[in-house]
Amino acid sequence: MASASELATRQSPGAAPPTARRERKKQQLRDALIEAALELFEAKGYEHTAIREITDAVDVSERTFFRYFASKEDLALSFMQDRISVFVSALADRPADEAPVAAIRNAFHDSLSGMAAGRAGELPPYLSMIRLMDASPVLVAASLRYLHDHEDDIVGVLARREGVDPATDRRPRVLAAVFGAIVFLANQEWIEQGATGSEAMAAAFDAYADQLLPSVAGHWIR
Amino acid sequence: MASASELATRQSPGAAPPTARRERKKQQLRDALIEAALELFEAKGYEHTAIREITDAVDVSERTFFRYFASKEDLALSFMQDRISVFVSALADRPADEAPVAAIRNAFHDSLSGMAAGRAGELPPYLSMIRLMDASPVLVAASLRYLHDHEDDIVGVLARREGVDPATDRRPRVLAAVFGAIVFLANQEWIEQGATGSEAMAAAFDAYADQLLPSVAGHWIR
DNA sequence: GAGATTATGGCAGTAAGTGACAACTAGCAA
DNA sequence: TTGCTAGTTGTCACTTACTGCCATAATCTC
Repeated sequence: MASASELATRQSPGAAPPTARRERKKQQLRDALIEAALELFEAKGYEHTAIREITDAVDVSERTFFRYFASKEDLALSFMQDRISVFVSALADRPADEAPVAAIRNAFHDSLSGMAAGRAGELPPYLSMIRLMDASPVLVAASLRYLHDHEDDIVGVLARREGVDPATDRRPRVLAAVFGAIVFLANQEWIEQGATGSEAMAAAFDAYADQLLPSVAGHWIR
Repeated sequence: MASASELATRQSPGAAPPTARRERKKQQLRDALIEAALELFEAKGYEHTAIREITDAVDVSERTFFRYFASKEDLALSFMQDRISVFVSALADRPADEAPVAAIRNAFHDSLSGMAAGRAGELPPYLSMIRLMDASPVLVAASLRYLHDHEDDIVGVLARREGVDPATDRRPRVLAAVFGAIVFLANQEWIEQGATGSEAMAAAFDAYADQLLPSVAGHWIR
């Protein structure tokens, strides 16, 4: 049950519109739900926002909400989903001669600036969501799991890039997991520093990624 | 709110009994709840076990359950809590001249065999719980968060061992996060391989830990 | 427009979790 | 023993997330 939010429409890139108006309406409703939810979350926090309030804002029944999202979490994590798939394709697009860690770092930057493109001073929704997680342990847990659920995608791309078999070679899996951990540390630091913008996020990520090798190599002093 | 399960008694080592019988009864009830829960979880799975069933087995009210555990999750994670604190003290006990990564690896082994000691063929409760998580995504998420919530303890010990300041030096934090990721990978592999025993867990952990440096260093081929 | 599909709403129900208050029980002192 | 105090438990009422079922209404196909 990797992705529970495929319940309703999800404009997957390259999917030709099968039946026009219906699909469009679903997409609109989905977007409206997300938008209303994000607004309410920002105003009163994730846990103190009832699904009822979200559906009231959009004027649909609560029951309908659950036809679009498997849970409240699922809605919140829809940003995460976009985020990860953007990252995965950015990783696949990095030049083949880059070493794994370098490719990951660059892909992270690529995907970040890709999401920030267009909006001048505004935070991309993904980053807004990260900020929300600060106050919601439930969301922290969910996002960790989400990251974890999609590690396989990253593993696949890494293995293909380097031409190794992920079934026998543990390195791609280790690197993907380590990457996830670093992203999480960066998120934390970014929040602590005021959740300013995607440049700050990139800087936090680099700061941790720089310490990766030094951390696992021998003693730290001397 | 790092640990929500301090709601009721928790035999913290070295705590002199303030009022004897009362404390004892609380501890007994707590243990009984955990035992009944674990049994039910094994039989019907975590999510298909209602709190009502647990409290019925022990013959207390549902309300009382929530005076001992903040949530169903909290009960399940009480094992995790023990696990982590055992590991943290094992880490603190490693000789000072061991390099950080070596100390972590050895401490993991120490803590594992410490928990397995006594029981011959039986799985220690901590490992039973890990096995349960396989079928319960909710528990996976919760345990990830739990691990994450207690990373600070590990960071503190690592920083003290090496004499660095965790507020400015990111290395202890990186290593703790990486360790968490490796533990998680090991858990997964251990489950996939049949969840046999603590030796198998130790082997899985080592297998991933061995790949740590190779994974983050340069290209993988040639 | 008829008829098959598909989306929505309403309703009833389960289960987790919380607050308030009353009833009980252990601890302790006179 | 008695009686007071403080801590523990049960009961009840309530909120919220989430699910199944069936009727209804909108959309698509022809």
